[in-house]
Amino acid sequence: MTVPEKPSLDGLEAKWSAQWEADGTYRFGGSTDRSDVYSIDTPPPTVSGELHVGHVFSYTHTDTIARYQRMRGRDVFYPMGWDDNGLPTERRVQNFFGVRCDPSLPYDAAFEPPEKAPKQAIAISRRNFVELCGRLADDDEEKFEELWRFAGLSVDWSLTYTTIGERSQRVSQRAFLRNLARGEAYQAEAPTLWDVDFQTAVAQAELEDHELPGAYHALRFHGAGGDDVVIETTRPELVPACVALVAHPDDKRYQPLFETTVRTPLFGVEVPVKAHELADPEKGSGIAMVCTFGDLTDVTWWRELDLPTRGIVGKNGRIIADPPFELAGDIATNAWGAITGKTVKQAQAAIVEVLQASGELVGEPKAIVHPVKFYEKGDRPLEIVTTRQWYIRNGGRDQQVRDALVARGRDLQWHPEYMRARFESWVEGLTGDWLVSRQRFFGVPFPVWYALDADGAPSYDSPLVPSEDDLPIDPSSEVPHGYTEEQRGKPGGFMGDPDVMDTWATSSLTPLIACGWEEDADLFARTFPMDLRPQAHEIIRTWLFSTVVRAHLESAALPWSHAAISGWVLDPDRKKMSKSKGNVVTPMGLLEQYGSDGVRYWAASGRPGTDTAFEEGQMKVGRKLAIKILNASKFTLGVAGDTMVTDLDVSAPLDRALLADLADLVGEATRSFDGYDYARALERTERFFWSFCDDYVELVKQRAYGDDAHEGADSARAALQITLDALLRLFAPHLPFVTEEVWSWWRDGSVHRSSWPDSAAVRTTAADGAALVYRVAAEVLGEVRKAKTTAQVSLRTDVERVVVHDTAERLAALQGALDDVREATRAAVIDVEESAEFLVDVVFAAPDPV
RNA sequence: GGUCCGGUAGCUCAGUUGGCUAGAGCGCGUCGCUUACAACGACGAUGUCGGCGGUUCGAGCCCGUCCCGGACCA
Repeated sequence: MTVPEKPSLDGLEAKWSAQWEADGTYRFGGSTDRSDVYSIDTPPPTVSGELHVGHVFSYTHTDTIARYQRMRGRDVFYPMGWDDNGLPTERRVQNFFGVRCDPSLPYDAAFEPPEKAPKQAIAISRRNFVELCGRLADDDEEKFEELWRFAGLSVDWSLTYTTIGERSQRVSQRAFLRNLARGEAYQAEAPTLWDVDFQTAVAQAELEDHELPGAYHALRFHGAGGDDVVIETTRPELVPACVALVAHPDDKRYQPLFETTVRTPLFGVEVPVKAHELADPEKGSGIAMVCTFGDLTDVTWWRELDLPTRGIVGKNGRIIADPPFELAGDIATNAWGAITGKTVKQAQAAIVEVLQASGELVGEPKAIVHPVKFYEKGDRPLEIVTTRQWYIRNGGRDQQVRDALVARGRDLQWHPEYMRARFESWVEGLTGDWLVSRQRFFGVPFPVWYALDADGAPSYDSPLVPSEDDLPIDPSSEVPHGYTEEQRGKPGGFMGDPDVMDTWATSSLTPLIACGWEEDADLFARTFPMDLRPQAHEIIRTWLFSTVVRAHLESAALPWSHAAISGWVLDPDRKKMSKSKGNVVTPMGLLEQYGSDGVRYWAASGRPGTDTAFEEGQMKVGRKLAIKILNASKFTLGVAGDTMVTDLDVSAPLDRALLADLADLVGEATRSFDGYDYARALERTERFFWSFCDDYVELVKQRAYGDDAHEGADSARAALQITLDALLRLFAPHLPFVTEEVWSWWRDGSVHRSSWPDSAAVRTTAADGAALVYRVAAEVLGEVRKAKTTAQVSLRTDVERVVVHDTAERLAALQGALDDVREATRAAVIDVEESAEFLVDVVFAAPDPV
């Protein structure tokens, strides 16, 4: 046994993380039986930029669970992934290297970016671009790993994967090809939500509503009989895209107009008046114009009423050059001239002027605030344009699939339970299938080509697919079977699919990527379906849902049995801490200042699913707790000298009482962890520990020092060591560094490979121990301390006599600890008197006559 | 608009089958260097448990309703 003279927290992170790596403490073993394994589907953090304290918060939660399960004897499969796939990395690479991706270019194996990013971006092939993305991501991944090791995550670093890595690409493409073969993936040319800045399609899951100011413009449409119909719209610039007017079938005002036609203002295009339930008689004038496409309701009307398409907004967000109809007359020609080539916003201002001049704008526009759909990463409202895209069936157009997915969600064990509601409301609100293609570069390509006919037109209906053995493939640089590179883009030849997959199309496969699907059958059998998906609540609709969809389609199973949902870290203004809000705190400084254990203490105090305030005070408390563990351990181990006494009998009633309490604590901590409530386990353990230090240690100190006069010394030493041993194990998931440090003073191996304490075993050691002995003794000690403090004397002051008034039952309990109480209070005599009320009289010795 | 979560001391939060006088830490005040701990310890003050109504011998906890904050979905 080696107890340092002056124990310290300094340097524990570096010391123990290196030791754990050297010893392979957290290596996944290789158990043969699935039930011996506990496998975790870690969220791969985005590696563009920096980790912030919110990451440390939620990853600590998972780590406490991993450590608990390991101590329960499970072989923990705990990989880390890096999410380097997608837009954030793409943007960084463009700026960092001064390049831009042009997928039409061929791969150049010899390409090296210049030392300094040039002003004029260099166009490079997609494969070259992706290689650069990988290079940049590698640097971040190194830094991230260092931080995670410092923070004490018990990850098995030999299992690390990246979402753009070859394995992820292979899994993504293989899973896609299987979806395609089963008819779960399909292509369609359809109205699509479109970000005009990123110039890519966007899925429902990536939408955000923003409240924006707008205005209702009352526009005059012209009936055949010379009667005008006034509609109200927030998008007057879409008048040339108008294909119909629509009112509610029960609306008496407009019933006479149904199935007649009216002419649009300015352009004089004849459009029908239709009836549809979705038209709201209360809104505006009760009749709306249907445009292709102003919003998602337009899409519904267009589809259900079988209306023509007159799109006018281009993919760049500007009004296209050629109108989708014949311009009849000067007014129409001038009106078109006023808007063509302009952004939607500029076009609106222009057309309003023209409408005012023509007298077809009625009155002044009425300002309103309304929700507008945005891409979550975008800066301008989404437009809806018609494009060809890939979709995966997710129940959005199939009630049966939706029901099946809701049922999967019911089988999943949610922590906390109420998070399930978010999953269900999302599934039930789906409006269409999952759009998985993106018109971007840094992502996993769709592994398909299209044959070109004699006119050079692609046959989208029968894509050419590679063999699974050839995956991953890049259709822009590789050639389909039976073709040569010379035939690329030529009539009678072929073309590669230019799109990449949505980043969630890869992330939804993390269980398959991590567990070695189709590549390591043995590993897969031992780890999948996984035990735990830990993640934050705002990505239930994306990551969690899409993973459930893929597993449902591919494996007809849930991907994991438990989902543990973390809350957010809130800044002092109670706003979510996030990169985009610019209120993030980077963690390394905190880990150094308060120790990783201190920061972990704060994190682990945040209950599952609950948003938690960023509070350095709690980290300070955590640091103090860790220091207290060092000091209390030093005492506990110090009083016994070099003797290990945990096997000795615990005989004194007070010592047995402590162990009885300890048995309760172990039971409660175990139940809490089994329910994924790491915070409750910590809180109970901490409460016990402080009472142990303040009361128990003070009560038995003199006896434990073991002068000849104290027969119970061995009993006290044994109780102290048994309790310390259990406390180190109970704290180990939360405070891995300080517990390992103390463990190393007197134990072999790692506390993190030791077994979780067993409540029943502690109870057996406690024998007839009654917790009441400990409780009454501590209360009497507290009363005497209070008397000394009130008298403003040192706690060391001798006391002539203490009289304890209490009930017979409690006095009987006190008897078991009377000598300890007398010594701890420094009382010459303790007398007891039976009484209904608990009361302690303290008689100080008369001051010495000077 | 629908759903979910929360409202307990100045601050951050515990309080799990309803049960003694509602707790902890921080902060504040007073005292104390005692051989585990002064980067510490001891003690103290501080509450209409969001409002109102109900069930009950008894409600912070259960029921109803309203108010406030946040989130998710539409």
